Amino acid sequence: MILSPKIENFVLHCGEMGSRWGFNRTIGQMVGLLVINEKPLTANEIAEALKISRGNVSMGIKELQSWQLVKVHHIPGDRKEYYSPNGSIWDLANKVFEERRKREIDPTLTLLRDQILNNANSAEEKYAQEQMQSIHDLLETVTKWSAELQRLSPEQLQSLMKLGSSVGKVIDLKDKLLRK
Amino acid sequence: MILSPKIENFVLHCGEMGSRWGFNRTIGQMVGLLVINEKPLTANEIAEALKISRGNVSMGIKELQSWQLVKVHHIPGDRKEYYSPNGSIWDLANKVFEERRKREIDPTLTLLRDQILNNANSAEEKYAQEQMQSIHDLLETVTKWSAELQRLSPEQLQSLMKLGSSVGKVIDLKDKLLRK
DNA sequence: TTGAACTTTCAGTAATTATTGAAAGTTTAA
DNA sequence: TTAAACTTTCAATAATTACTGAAAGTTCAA
Repeated sequence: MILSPKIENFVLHCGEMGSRWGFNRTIGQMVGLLVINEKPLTANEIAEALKISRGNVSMGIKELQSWQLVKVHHIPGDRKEYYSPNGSIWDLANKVFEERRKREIDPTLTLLRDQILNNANSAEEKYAQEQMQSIHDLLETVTKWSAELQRLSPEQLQSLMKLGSSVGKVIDLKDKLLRK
Repeated sequence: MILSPKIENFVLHCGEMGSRWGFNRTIGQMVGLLVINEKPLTANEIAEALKISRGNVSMGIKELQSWQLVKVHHIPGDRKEYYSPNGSIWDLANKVFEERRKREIDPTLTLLRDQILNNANSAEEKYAQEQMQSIHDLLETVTKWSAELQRLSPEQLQSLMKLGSSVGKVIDLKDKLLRK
């Protein structure tokens, strides 16, 4: 499997971005490769295209499955596994977003809930407690909000995002209504 | 400078989360330490509290300044620099969010804009082109939306987030109004 | 059951990233 | 100016993370 320069360019870029998106270079490349190819690919094709070992592909696929980003196909009479992205670009982005929330926010929320239950026994600890409470409240708001967004249909979400600057007006309006 | 167990616990947790938030363990600890302490700290105090070298603190501070997360104070008659968080918890979260958007989305958006201008010269490339267009559109929507959110006051943002499940209704309402 | 065709695992190693600490740089008071 | 009190830099090294490839595991047709 050989990549056209244009496609290779994109795949390499995904590799460079990989670690920023939450995985590593190779896994970034794998996502790029799967997304850019219409046909599902075998592990050997991936290894060949990215010039990495077969074992590395296996580990990468495992990781991507833990993010729910790939799905496996089987072709009758063929023992190989064929991999493709698990859903549309939109779905993938959503899954990455959700998984990252779990990894980046949930553990801290858990810790803070525990810490806040303890009493402060010095002025220092009192301030610390307050700060932890603020962080807790922020993270909880974000978590709830993110759950709400997940519940919206892609169309509603697009619609909300495209509200653009008028979103401020909508909020002000809602506030005014509530205040009555 | 010695940390109480409760505070140490929090600081160590920040360290563990550091790399998930976009920096490394030490820098995560530094943020935790600065946030949890009411008084601004000197580089030496930070080094002592976290048991790391003075040079490492210097580099960490530099990195945190590039994220705009710390500010420097001076006390008359004292040559040392005192560091504290650059704003409220809310402000810090915002800055991290914004900086990550710059690092995680902007470079890809730039690449995709370029790639989309080229013509596809095979069926494969045509599909690739379409996928790149989808990713581009998604990232552009997210970028614009994030810019809108940045423009809101913290109060408005809180208000929007607390809209919760009713946000769906607001959107539907807005869609209906527009359709007329 | 065998063995061919595949996948996974994991110990060893390579590559990358973070840290130290000594030296160089900067600032200010005298 | 000097030197004390600080900060920054960076080469060497430590720590972490990723990758390879051989061996073990799995599945299935015959």
